[in-house]
Formats: sequence, structure tokens, C-alpha cells
Amino acid sequence: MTGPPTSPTTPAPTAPATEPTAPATQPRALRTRARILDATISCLIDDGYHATSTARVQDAAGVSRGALMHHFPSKQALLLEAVAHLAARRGQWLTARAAELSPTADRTAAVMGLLWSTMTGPLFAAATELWVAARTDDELREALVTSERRLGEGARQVIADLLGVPDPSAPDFRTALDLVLQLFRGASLTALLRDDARWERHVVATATALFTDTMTADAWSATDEEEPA
Amino acid sequence: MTGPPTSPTTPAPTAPATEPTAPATQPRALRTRARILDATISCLIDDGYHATSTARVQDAAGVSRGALMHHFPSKQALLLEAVAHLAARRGQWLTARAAELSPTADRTAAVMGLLWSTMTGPLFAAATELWVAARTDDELREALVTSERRLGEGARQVIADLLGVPDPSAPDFRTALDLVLQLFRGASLTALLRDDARWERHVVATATALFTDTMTADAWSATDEEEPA
DNA sequence: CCGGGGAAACAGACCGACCGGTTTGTCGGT
DNA sequence: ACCGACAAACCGGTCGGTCTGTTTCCCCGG
Repeated sequence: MTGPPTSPTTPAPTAPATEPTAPATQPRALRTRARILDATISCLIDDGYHATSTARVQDAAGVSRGALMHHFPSKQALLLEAVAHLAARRGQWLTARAAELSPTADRTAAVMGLLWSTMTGPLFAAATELWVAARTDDELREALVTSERRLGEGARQVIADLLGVPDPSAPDFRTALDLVLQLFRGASLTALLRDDARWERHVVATATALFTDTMTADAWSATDEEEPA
Repeated sequence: MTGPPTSPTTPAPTAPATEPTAPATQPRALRTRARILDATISCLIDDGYHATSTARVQDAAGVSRGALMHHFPSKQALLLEAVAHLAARRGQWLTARAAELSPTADRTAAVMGLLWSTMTGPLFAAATELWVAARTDDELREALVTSERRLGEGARQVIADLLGVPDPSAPDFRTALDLVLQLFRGASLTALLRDDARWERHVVATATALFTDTMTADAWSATDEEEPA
């Protein structure tokens, strides 16, 4: 999952204690893990964090209790891995959609629409569940911060490629993208409660205009009094 | 509730509307309700939705199990009333802060700062917990929608008064406020995980500039084709 | 003014269900 | 035979909710 093509044997360097003296990974066991993690995500999507119990996950994954506890010694461990798994899935989703993005004339609008669709989909809902739960869970928060940062960097790279921005770390680009992301995040929360397609289109249009304006002339970032560290 | 001195024997059959700021001479024993609801809110703040159990609430409120179940026959009923109670508390908070707002020269910036502080405070965290939980709870969602709409209207009125806007329902004002609100909502979620005061100040500054620009020249709302319903 | 009756307000034991986690057992590949 | 992958019974604890008993307060006849 997380390892692009560097080390096929060790999937996640962030979890060192999972396997001591890691043997040759069996394909069957790994598939079970993925099924469990996917089941966890869909359980988050369907039932929310508060109703995501290990029993439900094991039922959704179609595995026994022993199998679940074999791969994930505790619920916390399951959730922590689910965080990384979800980030990976979201990254796959974004790159896949980015690849099949129609070569429209208005590239920015299309990208904004893509970005919005990523933040209204079920995967983002699961991420939001974890996000809010992380407020009162230190371990979860830490895991989420690292995962989200890596995903954000990857997404920024993808977006920059899509828009033809040469440097994804350019301050104005980062500022503009961050602005749109924050706006979309808030709007996605609002969209959870009210289902208004018209309003959503308006948000996307606003974000598009905002993005271009911020990119061309960084007027708002200049109004601030301090400089970025 | 709604009828203060009409029928002293029956205070609330189903209690559709929680009492707002109860002045003196109110059913004494019914003060317990407020304590329980406040305890529910602080439990949401401290432990999150998933860990907000009736036992914890009763412990935080300092009441017995019987007292809790007497006032709120089920956990769902407790949460539904907590939604309205929280909205009332947030409204009180906003108006109180608005009243003591220093008469700064830059009114807009001050209001934006106030708005941001409302969305980073503990009450808003509790609201976010309920908000996300409402995604997978129809009853909760419905209660939250009505409460939030009423609160939003009240807040809009307060903001309009603060800024000297004659008509709180003016389309450009509503659009500008909505934009800032969505931005703040997303940023507040982000602020849950990362604690960066500098970035937060930047967000507020951006929102201020955005608000004034949208108010003076509704460039972005004009790019859209429809009007808000 | 009083004092007893009765319902509301409150207290807390108690229940079945389910939680997360441990333990024990089975199976298949090597 | 052996070991990891998996299955399932089982454990203590906590959940939300019901139950019965006690206190408090208010109404009302005297």
C-alpha cells in the first residue's frame, strides 16, 4: 500500500512492532488484512466512528474474531492502520481520477471539481469520522497527522501536474490550494446535512475563482503581517 | 415552558422546546435538566461523541441514574435535546461576545476574529461532534438542521448589526458570510489537528479580505448562474 | 394557618446485551 | 512434527434501559 515501488517486502515502516523477523509475506494473509481494513473503512462510512466496533468489522469482512485479533491485536491498532490504509485508498482514488480527467479547456475548473468530488465521496466521510475522533484520541491524532500530511503532499503534486504548475512548493500555489481545501472542507461538512446541488456548484465556482485570483495576485497573503517560516 | 404562568402543574408534556435563558422564579426542580444538558455538552467536549455515555453524563451532572432517565427517557432523547441546548448556549455566547466587542476602527476584522473564536471554542467542538455523528443518525441530523438554521439566522442578524448592514438577508451579505463561514468551518477542523497560531491568524486575515471583497464587488457570486434559495 | 395526601423528582439496585480482549482449539501447508 | 492462519468459546466490564424505593414539593380540605 504505502510503499510505492521501493521495498515490496516491508509494507509500512511506521509500524515496526507488527512483525518481528518478518518472514516472506504470504499472499493469503495479506489479502485478509486488506479485507479487514477495507471493511473497517466501509464500517466507518456506513455506521460512523461511534458504531464501528470490532464485531461489526469482523462481520463486514467476513472473518472470525480470532482472525481479526490475529492481524490487529487491539481495536486501536486496527484503527491506526485503517488511517494509513484510508490515506492510501484516497491517494489511489485521486490519482486514478486525475489520470482519466478529460482534457477540458478550463483546466482549473475541472481540477476544482475533481477536488470537490474527492471531499464529498464516502472515503472522505470516513476520513472525517477519524478526524473528529482524533480530537479526543492522541494516538489517532498523531497517526492522522502524518498520514494526512503525506497524502496532502502527494495530492499537491498531482494537482500541480494537472495544472501545469512547475513547482508544487511555490508559496502562492500552496496558499491558493490551502484556501480552496479549507473552503471545501467546511463546505463538505455543511453538505453532510443539507443536500443542495445548486449550492454545491456555487461553492465549486467560488473556489475556482478564488483559486485563480489567489494564484495570479497573492493579495490576501500579502495583507498578513508575518512572513511564512 | 412556553407558557410561563399558565399551567404550573404540567411543565412540559413532551418538551418540544427547551427553555431559553431562564430568569428567576422558574420551576426550581427543572434546573436539573439544564445541569444534565450542560453536562452532556461538556462530555461531548471532553470525551467526544463516541465516549459520551449516559453513565458519564450522569456522573458529570452529579445526578443519579433515575434522575437522568426521569428527565430523558432515552439517550437519543437526551442527545436531541442537547442539540437544541447547545445551539442556545452558542447563541448566548455569540451575543455576549458581540456586546462586549471593543469599538475598534476596523469593524470587519474584529467581527471576523469574533467569528473565528466562536468556531474554535469548545462549544463549537461539541457541535462538530454532533454534526459528524448526525451523518449516520437521521433523527439527530433533523434536529441539528433545524437548530443550526435557527442559530445561523440569529448569528447573521447579530453580525449584520455589528457591521451596520441594514438588511441581513441581502444576497451579497449572505453570500459573503456563507463563504467565510465555510472557510472557517474547514479551517477549524484543520486546527483540531495542527496547532499553528500563525496559520490561524493568516486564515482570519484571508477571511477578512475575502469578506470585504465579496461585499463590495460580488464578482464570484456573479459568475454563478443561480441565486440561493 | 396547618398538615396530610399524592404526584412529581430523585436515588440506586438491577437486567440483558454487547463491548474489546484473552484463551483454547482446528486446519493446512511445509 | 511443527507453525502460522484462522475459528470460536469465553471473560470481565460497560453499555443503555427498567425497576422499585425514597424524598421533596405542592395542592387542598379543614
